[in-house]
Amino acid sequence: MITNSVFNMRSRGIFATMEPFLKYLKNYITLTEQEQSIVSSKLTNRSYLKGQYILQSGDVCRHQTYIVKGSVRTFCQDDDGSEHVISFGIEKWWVGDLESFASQTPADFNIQCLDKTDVIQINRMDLDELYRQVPKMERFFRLIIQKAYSNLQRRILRNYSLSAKDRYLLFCEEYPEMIQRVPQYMIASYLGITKEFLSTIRKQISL
Amino acid sequence: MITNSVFNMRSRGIFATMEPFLKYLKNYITLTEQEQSIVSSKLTNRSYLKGQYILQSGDVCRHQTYIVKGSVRTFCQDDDGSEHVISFGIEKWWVGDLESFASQTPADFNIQCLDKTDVIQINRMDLDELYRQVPKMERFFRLIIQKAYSNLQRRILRNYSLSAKDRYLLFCEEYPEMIQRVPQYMIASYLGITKEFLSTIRKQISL
DNA sequence: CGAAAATTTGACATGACTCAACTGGAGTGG
DNA sequence: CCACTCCAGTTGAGTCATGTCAAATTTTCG
Repeated sequence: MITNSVFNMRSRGIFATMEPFLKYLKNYITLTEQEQSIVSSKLTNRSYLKGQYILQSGDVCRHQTYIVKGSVRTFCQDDDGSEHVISFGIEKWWVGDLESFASQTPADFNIQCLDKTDVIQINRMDLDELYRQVPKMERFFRLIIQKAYSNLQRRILRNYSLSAKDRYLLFCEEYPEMIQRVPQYMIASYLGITKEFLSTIRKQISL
Repeated sequence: MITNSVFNMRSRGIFATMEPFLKYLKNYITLTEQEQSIVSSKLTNRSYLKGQYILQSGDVCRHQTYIVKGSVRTFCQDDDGSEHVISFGIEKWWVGDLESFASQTPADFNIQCLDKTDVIQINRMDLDELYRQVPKMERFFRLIIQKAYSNLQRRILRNYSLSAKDRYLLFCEEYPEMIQRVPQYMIASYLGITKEFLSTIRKQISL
């Protein structure tokens, strides 16, 4: 399996990054050797540079993407051009516009890499095929989404019950890595406040 | 199949409400006759009165609940006792505290019936067994949760990008039935605003 | 009918936004 | 190495959306 270039490399099958992925799968389901190799055969490796887009709104979301290394943000744009960060993604997270992927209609969301990011991807056809060949994968994705759903619910709740300051403090606790890696204005957007207001909050905290 | 009482009736197996449920299942997966009867055998019918709780926070969420008729709200309480409505549920929706159900730990959420509500339920053990006997059900629940997840995401987005007034107008459009059935203060809570402010919004609109 | 619950109203407070100006790096090029 | 620009972050003044609290009113329902 040979790739042309460090940048934008793309390859299929068993690969250096596949090992840890299969190990991660074991947290959810148990696969036979054969099933593992079917899974591997459907997955694709890819690297993105900082700033590159995994998905742009208007395009159809062709892959579900598992982040091996790096980080991304999912965001969308209002009619007036303002951006809203919906979520961040880091190692061991899945990203993608589920609705667009399921219905193969244009996506509302953008997914952009914040660092050089290595991912594993699967496209719609291969995933459908994978579900057929390895039904346990239905369970795997059910479990993943279930977890993501619970997280989202908790987040909505917090938006309602906590002040911007408390939300920021919680964010710092939960994603300490992010504080380093992500520009502040994106964090503000994720928290649902303006960059200016986040700035004053930070000042308050440090005093 | 005989039930003791109209209130709090509980029964198992094929039942008047089971037919429409199986029809609803067909929107997502195709089952053989035999599989259908296995599914039916795991499900339980139940009715709740207005005000009754399907789940109380602190208890373990023992069932996933499909609403045949009626409506519910899912909410939780802050330390200071204030309530936050996380979601409403009506006909053809599933409700339950997924996290509590999955891990069989105490729930954070309360689920309360807003009307007399007829439901179909399945408990954890039966669902595990059902997944084993009818693996297609994994797919079914994956699809359901996927949809719910997309909805939640859209909701978060709206909370960030829309004013309280616009959120209310959208709510009226999307859930016209709710406006009739649900007390205003719960809608306010769902929208993340106070009941007083919702009241002034409504006044504005009607002018 | 009467009591409790839900809604409305108004005065006032405040959290968060807007806008515009300023600061301070991190390139970039001469 | 300096001057320049560009981008992120900070600051402050003024404003607006929304919250708080308390009282008045309406609706619901036993």
